Amino acid sequence: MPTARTIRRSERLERLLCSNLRPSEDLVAYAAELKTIANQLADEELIDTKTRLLKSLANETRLKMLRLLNEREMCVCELTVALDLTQPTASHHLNILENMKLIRDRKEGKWVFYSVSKPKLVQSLFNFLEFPE
Amino acid sequence: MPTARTIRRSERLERLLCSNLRPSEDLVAYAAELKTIANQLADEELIDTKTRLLKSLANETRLKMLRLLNEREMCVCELTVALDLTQPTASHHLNILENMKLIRDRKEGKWVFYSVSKPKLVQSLFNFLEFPE
DNA sequence: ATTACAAATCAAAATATTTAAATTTGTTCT
DNA sequence: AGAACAAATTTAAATATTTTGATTTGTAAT
Repeated sequence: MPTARTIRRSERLERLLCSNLRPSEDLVAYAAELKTIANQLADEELIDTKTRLLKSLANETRLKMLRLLNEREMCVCELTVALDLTQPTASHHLNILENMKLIRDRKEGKWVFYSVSKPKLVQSLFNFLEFPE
Repeated sequence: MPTARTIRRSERLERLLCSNLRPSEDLVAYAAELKTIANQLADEELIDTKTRLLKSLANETRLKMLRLLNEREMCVCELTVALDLTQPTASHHLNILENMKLIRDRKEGKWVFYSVSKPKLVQSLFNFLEFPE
């Protein structure tokens, strides 16, 4: 059963087809076509993976951490000093990056050293970010 | 005046230096060095720009919109049908992408058509996202 | 000028993310 | 075993983002 908003959307799409801005076509067929394009371009699981990757990167602290760890491995206490963070905040962000497999950790006594685990992926990110405006 | 947490961080860093995990060095000098590395790698303004770009991309709906608009221009009502969105939700996300200059709009009568405004940047994003695990 | 209508904007609620104090875990000393 | 301590985890508060109903804006047709 179509909801009120589905109906509203269909009406709008129909009026678009009635204008000559789109090669006019059957409403139902055109709506189906639009959904098909969307599905072909973006399989739900892949979009979810990519969005989670981008979310893990879309934070100032985590971007700075990645840049630092791309230079050399550092332990949590070094990162807190370099970036002016409390220890739990540093751990929280490191955990997010590690969950996305962007960094890995190496334990040495009481210290935990983090480093970039996918240098090529990280380089690819930095290339994208350096892209000229 | 150093805060309690700054003191706590320094103490931890000092104990790291006392272990032999880092070439031992003066505490104050090492703390300054860490901050310098951080600053060199990430000028605040640039990091802010890049983080805002990543934030604008780190959303399922906006990623799908970019993929669709990368295929061809579409008006708001087409996007609402393709992605199953209400009209204000679609407008909201389009506004975020447009603010980051990732898309542009073209008005045609009552309709507003959106398209990718930086195809090379968008291609660079998709290349990064396609990066093999 | 009035009506119709696509899209933008506003306002408020729902949801998610970030932060840090307090506590716990696990390791290294003595 | 017990003390010291780096880092992880828990919890709660603060902040930011997302969503949608209601309203407004701007264009086109009558």
